[in-house]
Amino acid sequence: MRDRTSSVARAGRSPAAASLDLVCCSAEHRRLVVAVDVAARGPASIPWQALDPSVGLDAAAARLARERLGRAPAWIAALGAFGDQRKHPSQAALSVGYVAVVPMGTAAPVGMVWADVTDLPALPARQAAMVTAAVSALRDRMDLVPIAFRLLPSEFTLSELQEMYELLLGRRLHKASFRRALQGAYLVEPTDSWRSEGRGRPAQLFRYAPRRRRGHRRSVRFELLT
Amino acid sequence: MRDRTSSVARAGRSPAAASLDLVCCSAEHRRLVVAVDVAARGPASIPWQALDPSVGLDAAAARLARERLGRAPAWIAALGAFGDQRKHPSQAALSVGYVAVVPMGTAAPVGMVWADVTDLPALPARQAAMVTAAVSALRDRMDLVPIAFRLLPSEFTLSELQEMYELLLGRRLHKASFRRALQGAYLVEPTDSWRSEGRGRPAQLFRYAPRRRRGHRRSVRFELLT
DNA sequence: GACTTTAGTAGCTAGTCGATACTTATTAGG
DNA sequence: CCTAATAAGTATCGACTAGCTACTAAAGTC
Repeated sequence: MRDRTSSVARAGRSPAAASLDLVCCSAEHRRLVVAVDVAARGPASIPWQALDPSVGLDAAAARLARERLGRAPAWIAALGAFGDQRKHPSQAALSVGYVAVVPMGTAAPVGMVWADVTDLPALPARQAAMVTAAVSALRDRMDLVPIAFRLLPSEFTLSELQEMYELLLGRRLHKASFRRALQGAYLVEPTDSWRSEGRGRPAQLFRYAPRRRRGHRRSVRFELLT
Repeated sequence: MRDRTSSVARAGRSPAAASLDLVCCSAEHRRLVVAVDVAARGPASIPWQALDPSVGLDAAAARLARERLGRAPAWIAALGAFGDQRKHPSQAALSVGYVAVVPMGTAAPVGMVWADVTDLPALPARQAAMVTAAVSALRDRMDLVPIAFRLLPSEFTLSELQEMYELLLGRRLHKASFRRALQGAYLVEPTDSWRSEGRGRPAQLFRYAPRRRRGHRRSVRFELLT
C-alpha cells in the first residue's frame, strides 16, 4: 500500500515536502520514447511518488522503477533537483528526478503508454522539464555509459546498434567508420546466431561484452558552445 | 536577516524540509580548492541555507553564492539532489547542491578558507559527497563549458591556461598540441600586453573571446569505462 | 538467373596528435 | 659584455584516425 494515492491523499495532512519522479526511456520505431501514465483520472504524468525521507534516494528510485515498470530497469541514474517549474501533481515545492532505461520492445505497463519524446502529451511543467533533462542526459552520457546497449535486447545486430547510436546522436553515421571504432573499443563479441529479416544478407548477432582495454586517454577537446 | 541562523533556529519549529548547498571551487598553487566555512562553532562545512520553497532553485543558488562569496560567481550550475548520506548540518532529509566557480586569486570571504579538494577538512558526510560530485562535474563538463577560463582572471597567458587544463584533467598536456587545438577552436584573442615573470621570455596575454565556428561534429567515441 | 536489398570489407586521402627539435626573448652571473 | 639558464613559442615529421568511394557476400523477388 505504498503507492502514490496513499502517500499523498493520506487524509488532511499537508502534501509531502518533495516528490520522486521517474523518466523511463526506451526506443520504438526508431524513436526515443518515454513512459507516460495515462490511466489516472486527470492529465497525463510520468510515474512519481512522495519522497520518503527514511529511504535513500537511489534505493527509492530503483524501487519506484521496479514497481511501476514491473521489472528492474536496464540502467538508472540521478537527474537532479527540480523546483523552478511550479506545476507538479504532488503540489510539492521540490522534486527529485531520475532517468531509467529499458530495452526496446518492452511492453508498456498497464495504464501507461510509450510517448515519442518529440511529440509528448501535455505534462505538468516540472515533469516536462524532467523529460527534456533526461533526454539531454542520455545524449551527454552515451559515450561514457553503455546507454545504447541498454536500449537494445541482449543480442543485437551491428546495424541495430548503429541505428541506436544514430537515434541518440540525432544524425546519421558512417557504417565502416562506426564498425572500425567499435572494433577498436573491444565492446562486443559475436554470437553463433544470425538473423535474416526479409530481404538481404543475414546479420550476425552480437552481445555487449566489454573487455578491459589499455587506457587510451583522449586528447583535449575544445567543444565549447558559447 | 535571511541567513542560516534565522532560517533553521527559528524557534522550536521543525527543521526545514530541504537545504541548498554550495560547492564553490577555485584554484590556488596549482591545486583545486573549495570554499569551506570554518568560522561557525562546530565542525567545518560548506555554505548552505534552508531551502525557501517560494524562490526558484537557480535564483536561490545564485543569491546564496553572491551573499556568501561577496561577489557573483564566474559560473554556477546545478549538481543534483543529495539524500543518501544522512549527516547534514541542517538535519534536513534532502539537500540540493550547486557548484560555483570563482577566478583564482579571489580572496576567501571572512570566516572561510580555500581547502585543497584532495585534502579536505572533515565535512558532514552529505557535504563531502557534494564536493566529490562537484569536482567530477567540473571535470566532466570542462570541454563543453568554459570552466578553465572562469577559473582564470580575464587576461591570462597560454601557459596558465594549459596549467589550468592540466589541473582539471589531472595529467600533463603537450604544449604544441594544446596550442594547435586552441587555435583551431577560435576561443581566445591576444591582447597587447605581455607579462614577464622572472626568468624566461615574456608571455603574451590573451582573453577569452570565443568566435562562432562552423559546427564541426565530433565522431562517435566509445569511451565506455565498464 | 538477373535484380534488389542488406551485411560486411578494403583501400585511399585528408586531417589530427604527439614527439623532437628548433628559434626567440628575457634574467642571472661572471 | 658575453655566456648560461630559463621559459615562450614554432616547425616539421611520422603514426594514427575518420570519412569517403568502391567493392564483395548472401539472402529474397520476379
